[in-house]
Amino acid sequence: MNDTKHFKPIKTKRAFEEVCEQIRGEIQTGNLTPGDKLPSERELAEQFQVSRSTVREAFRTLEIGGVLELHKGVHGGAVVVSGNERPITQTMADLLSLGGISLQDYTEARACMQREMIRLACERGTDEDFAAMEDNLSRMRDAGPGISVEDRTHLTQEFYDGLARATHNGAMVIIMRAFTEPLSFYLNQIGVDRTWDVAASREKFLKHLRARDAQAATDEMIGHMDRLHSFMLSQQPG
Amino acid sequence: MNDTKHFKPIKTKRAFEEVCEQIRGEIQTGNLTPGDKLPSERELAEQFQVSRSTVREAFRTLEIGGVLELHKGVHGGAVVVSGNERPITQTMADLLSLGGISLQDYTEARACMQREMIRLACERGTDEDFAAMEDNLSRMRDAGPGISVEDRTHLTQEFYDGLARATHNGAMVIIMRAFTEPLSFYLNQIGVDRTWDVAASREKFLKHLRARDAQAATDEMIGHMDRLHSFMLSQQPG
DNA sequence: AAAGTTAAATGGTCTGACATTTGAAAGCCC
DNA sequence: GGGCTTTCAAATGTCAGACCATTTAACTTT
Repeated sequence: MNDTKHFKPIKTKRAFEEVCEQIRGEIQTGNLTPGDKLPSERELAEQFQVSRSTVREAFRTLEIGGVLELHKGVHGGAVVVSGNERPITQTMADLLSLGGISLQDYTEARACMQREMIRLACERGTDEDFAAMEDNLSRMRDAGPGISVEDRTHLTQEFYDGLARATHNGAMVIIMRAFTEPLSFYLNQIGVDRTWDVAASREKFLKHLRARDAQAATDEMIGHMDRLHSFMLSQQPG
Repeated sequence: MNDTKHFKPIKTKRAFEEVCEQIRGEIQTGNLTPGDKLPSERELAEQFQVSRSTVREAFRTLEIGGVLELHKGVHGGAVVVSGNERPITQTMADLLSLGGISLQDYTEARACMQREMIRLACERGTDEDFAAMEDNLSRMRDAGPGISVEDRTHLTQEFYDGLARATHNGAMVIIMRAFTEPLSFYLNQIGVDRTWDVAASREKFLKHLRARDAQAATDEMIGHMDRLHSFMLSQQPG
C-alpha cells in the first residue's frame, strides 16, 4: 500500500459551492444557455432551501467567474452570458503581482504565444485584419511622441488585439489579452521608454505580415520584445 | 467630435468592489505579500465602515480569484496566497461549455501552445524531467487497456504536465493545465477511444524529446492530436 | 506526561429589514 | 394622440444582529 495518492484532500463543501455546482451543471447539460435568466435570489433561495445570502454568494462567485451577469432594478436578475475572458486576465495580473509567475517566465511565454499567432496570422490574415492594424498604427503615429502613457499602452494593446484577431481563432484573442493587459497595467505604473519609436518597428512588422513572411515578422517582434523586456527589468525594483 | 470612444461605460461601483480594489491595491504596492494574514471579517468591516456581509462578498471574490484563502476556526482568517491557477482553468472550462470559444479554436490553440512547449522542452528539459514523463508512461502501460476513463485522463494530464514542467517556465505549466483539464472533463463525459494505444505514440514522442528533435516531436504530437480531435468531433452532439 | 474538556475566535449561514436602482405603467400637459 | 413627467413595483445591494460549525489554544483531569 505505497500508492496512497488516490486519496483526495478532504474539503467540507460550503452551501454556496453546492449551489454553484448545480447551476454550472445546468449549463454543462445545456439546460441553461447564454441569454437565459435565472429566478430571483429570493425565489432560488426557496428552491435550494437555503438563505438568500447563500444564493448571493453563489451568484457572486459565478459573476466573478464570468458565467453570470447581475442586473439591478425591476426585471433585473442573473443572466447567463456566453463567457467572459475577464477572469483569465485578472488572474494573470494577480499571478504577476503575487509572484506566482515571474516577469521573466511571463514575457517568455508571451513571446511564445505571439510566435504562434504570427504564424497563424500569416496563414489566414485578411486585408481587413491588416488594415485595422494599419489604422491603429497611423493613430499611434498621429499621436506623436507626446502621447500619454495610458493612451500609448491602450493603442499598443489594440495593436496586439489586431494581431490576435488576424488568427481568426477566438481562443487566441483571449490569450493575447491575458498577456497584454497585465503588461499595460505594469507599464502604466513604471512608465514607458519615450526614446523609442515603436511605430517604426510595428510598420516593418506589419509589412512582413502582409508579405506572409512569418519568419521575418517573428524576428522583428522578438527584437522588439527583447528591448521592451530589458527596459522593464531595468526599471524593476530590486 | 467624431471620436467619442474615450467615453467609458458607466458602472456604479458596488461597495464590495471598492473593498476588493483596496485589498488588491495593497498587494500591488507590496504592502501585502503572500503569507500575510488579513484582519477578521468583523474587524475589517469596522475599518472599511461597511457591514460584515460586504467584507464577506469581497473576500469571496478574492478567494474565487485565487488571491486569498479563507480558513475557519480561531486563528483562522483570510491569508494572501502566492497565486492560484484555478480561476484560469475554470474559466477556460466555462468558456468551452458556454460556447465563448469553439472546440475547434480551443484544440487549435492547444496545439499551438504545445508546439512552443516542445521547442522549449527540447532546449532545456533535463534527464529528471524526461524520467518523470517516462515514469508516467510506464504507469500508463502497466494499467493496460482496461484502465478506467478517469484514470486514463488523469495520467494523460500528468504526462502533459511533465512536458510543461520540462520547459522550466511557470507560466507554461499554468497554460498547459488550462488547456488539458477542461479537455479531461470533456473526455470523462464522452469517453475515450479504447482502440487507440496512446502509449506507443507517447513513447515515440518522448524519444524525439530526448533526442532534442523538436520537429520530429512536434510532428508526432500533431498527428496524435489530429486523431484525438477527429474522435472528439465524431462524438460531439449535432 | 498524556488524554480529555472547555472556551474563545472566526468563518458560514440564517433572518429580516431598509436603500438603491431600474424599467414600465399611469398620469398629465400640449 | 403624442410626448413628457411622475409614480410604483420588483429586483439587487447593503446593513444589522443572531446563531451554528469548526478549529485551536488553554485548561483540567487522570
